[in-house]
Amino acid sequence: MTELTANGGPTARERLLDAAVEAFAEKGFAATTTRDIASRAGMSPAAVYVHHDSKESLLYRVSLDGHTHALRIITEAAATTDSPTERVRQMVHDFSLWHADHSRVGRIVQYEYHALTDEHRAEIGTYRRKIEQTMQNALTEGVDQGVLAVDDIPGTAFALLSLGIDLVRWFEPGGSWTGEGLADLHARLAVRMTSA
Amino acid sequence: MTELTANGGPTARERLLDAAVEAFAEKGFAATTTRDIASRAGMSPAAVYVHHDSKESLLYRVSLDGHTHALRIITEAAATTDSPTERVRQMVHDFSLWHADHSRVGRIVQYEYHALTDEHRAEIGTYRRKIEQTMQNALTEGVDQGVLAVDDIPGTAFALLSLGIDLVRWFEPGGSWTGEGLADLHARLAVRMTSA
DNA sequence: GTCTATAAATTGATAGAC
DNA sequence: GTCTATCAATTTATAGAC
Repeated sequence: MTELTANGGPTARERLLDAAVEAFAEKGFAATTTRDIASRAGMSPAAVYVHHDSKESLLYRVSLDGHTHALRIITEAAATTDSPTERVRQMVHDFSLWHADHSRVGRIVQYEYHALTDEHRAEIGTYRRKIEQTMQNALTEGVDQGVLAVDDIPGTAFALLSLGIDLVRWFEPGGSWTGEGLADLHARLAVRMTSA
Repeated sequence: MTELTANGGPTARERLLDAAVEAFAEKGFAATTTRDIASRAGMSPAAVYVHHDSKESLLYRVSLDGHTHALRIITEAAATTDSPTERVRQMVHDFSLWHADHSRVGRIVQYEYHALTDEHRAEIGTYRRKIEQTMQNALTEGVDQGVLAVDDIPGTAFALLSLGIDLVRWFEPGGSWTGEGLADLHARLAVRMTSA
């Protein structure tokens, strides 16, 4: 999304990544052919391999960018306030909103984890654990200050993240739900789930 | 699971279905080969087609059985009590427990929906809507009686179901979580999310 | 950096012997 | 109802011309 050609349009490498996101989200990684990706990018099948090493390396790049972005969203949300209640509200809100606003990338991030190579899966796994740890830390601080009541911190952290993650399974932009509406709902539910 | 041979063991058809569950849950539908399924069932590649029409018909059978089972679980949970609060607690508990106890089937049910044929997907979709409607009905009755406080009933119903559904993404039997522990946690969170 | 052409392997499914 | 053998199509990836 950052590279630009002289005429201001996306590079061929970027167009292929965007096409891969479309295809992987729509049909899944294994059911997507490199021909499909090339065709969506308006190129021949061979052009894929000029810009990317393999089909899996396209998945790795999409997955890495997605995890990096999601981690940044939740980390920044955690830093917006000193109030643990408001912090949890903001984290759940922004995490759910990101998944709604990036539901195609989110679907790839969440559902194609197993399709990565062992090495790539191990690397991506560190991002997942950081996201989980960030949520657990917010709950722990709230409990320590006495403003949150959470008896199972890891389990509740998983549950709060599940609200955002699971929406990529069914959310479609332009449907009867807006990302903001869902994010607000999840944020309110999160406060009820955790406040003392 | 119900057919038996003269010696009491599962039929070849059943063994192939069990093998398909294993393989689809582990690698995904598209990445699973019919050779893999046959091999897990201890049979030749051709034997698959003596007992099943196609790879997709195996997925349809697994998906139909899974959805039927999940709908029965949540319907029976809804009928165990007249108290709306206890009803929601029981529904969330049993729905999450079923997903933990059947996490492989649950993964197929939830993640391979798009791999079904159009006709099969339409049929399975009716089960999904019944599950969602059952949860919405429980919330509506509790709000009408004044014992639950839920301002977005469809959204909250989705969120309650998400707790169970999303655990199939990461839950593994024998890990640090038990199904009962998760189900209890989700049930308690559900009460906090909905009680007046 | 793009293309056409194709290699090399794998796939879902079938034929036909036993 | 099981097998071996195989078909026909499709797949990822590469070779080589422009």
